[in-house]
Amino acid sequence: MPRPRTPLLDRQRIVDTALRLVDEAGDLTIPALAGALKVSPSALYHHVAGRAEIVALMRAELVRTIGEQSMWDQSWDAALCAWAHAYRDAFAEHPGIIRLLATAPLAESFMHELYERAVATLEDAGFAAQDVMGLITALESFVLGSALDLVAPDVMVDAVDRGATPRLADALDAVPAGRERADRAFGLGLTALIEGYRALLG
Amino acid sequence: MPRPRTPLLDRQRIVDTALRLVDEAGDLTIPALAGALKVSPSALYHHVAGRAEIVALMRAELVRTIGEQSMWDQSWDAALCAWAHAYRDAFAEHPGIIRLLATAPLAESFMHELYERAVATLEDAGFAAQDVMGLITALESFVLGSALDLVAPDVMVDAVDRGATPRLADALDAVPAGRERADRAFGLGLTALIEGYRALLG
DNA sequence: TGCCTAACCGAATGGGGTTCGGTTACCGTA
DNA sequence: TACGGTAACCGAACCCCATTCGGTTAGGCA
Repeated sequence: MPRPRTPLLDRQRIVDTALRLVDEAGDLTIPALAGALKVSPSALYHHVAGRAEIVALMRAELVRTIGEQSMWDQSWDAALCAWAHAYRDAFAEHPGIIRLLATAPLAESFMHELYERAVATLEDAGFAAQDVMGLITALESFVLGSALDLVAPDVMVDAVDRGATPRLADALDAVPAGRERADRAFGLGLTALIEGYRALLG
Repeated sequence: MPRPRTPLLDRQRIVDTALRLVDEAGDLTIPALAGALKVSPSALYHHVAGRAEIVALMRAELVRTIGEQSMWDQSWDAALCAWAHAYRDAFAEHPGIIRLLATAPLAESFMHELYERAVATLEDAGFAAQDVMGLITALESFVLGSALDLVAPDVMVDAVDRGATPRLADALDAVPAGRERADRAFGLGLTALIEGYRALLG
């Protein structure tokens, strides 16, 4: 096969298709991606360095969607809350991607601008300078952990031994199923975390 | 080769070697595991169903080490703090395993006893029944996210553009390197989270 | 004694990521 | 206009991994 008259691939099309594929199939393989693009697997290597770079591009694409600058134009606690929600919502829209990104570092150059905003907001709010990065990291850890929780299968209520662990069984009865369960836990933890941050100020 | 006079393998030896291998090599492959056990890869399948079961056994082994019951014989906040630390310490001792376990569910039958204790402790402390599982889940999410942060590479201070993001650069100057950085962020977040839980009581 | 099962090996299968050589189209330059 | 270099594709090949299967022998039980 010759070189096509008009290129079949470009980085953007690769990333878009990869995201769609992960959403549908739950994972990312080069043969499947090439198939979805109607292209031979080896053709991809003319546009990206390898699978790892595709994943990196997907992360960049995801981060780009939460780069709303205006969210920092409010009180520090509202800003942090909005950031965390936007962060996790981006994951929630592409559940399959979480496991791909969890094992790779999140901190990359396109995050720096975001961090700059966060650092400024927290320092201006009066947090100790040596704590600020820690506060941001802790919040990110919570968000990432919550994203993983989002794709974790529910604890089956009927899988617990009601005789051996009665209080757990009762507690699980009060828990909604699916997405609602994870959302509630996330909201609860985020509220608590920010409340705890607030206590550090005074 | 015939059947050996004394068996070369058993599940415990497989798990122990797998843990050691992950600590050393950072990942787990069947050929490497078989090699470390001086055995053919196919021999493993007489003792475990496959790679997934080996990972599950590793998780069980890890959880077994944090099953200290006595930690719940104290105030709810001290208990939660001790649990979170024990949980994360277990990961910290085997950093390579985190990415293996992050993508698989943590909630399994051997966790039920632990959850029972946690539920009872929080309910007895006065937390609303419908919140208790959410509080536990949020704490677990934070711990898992912090464990992932533990193996994430440091943000390189010299990788940030001091002109474009000056406050981020300054903030990073105040951050220690390596394990100390992750420990500080974890401690900060855990303290804040529990402080936030405390606020829910009153 | 005889047989079934257990525990190993070696070879083979299938799939995934990646590389390489070959083919043809585009493009800049003489 | 002619030509050479580069770009974009394909197909085949390679290596690694997880898993399966048939073969070989030792242990244990009737």
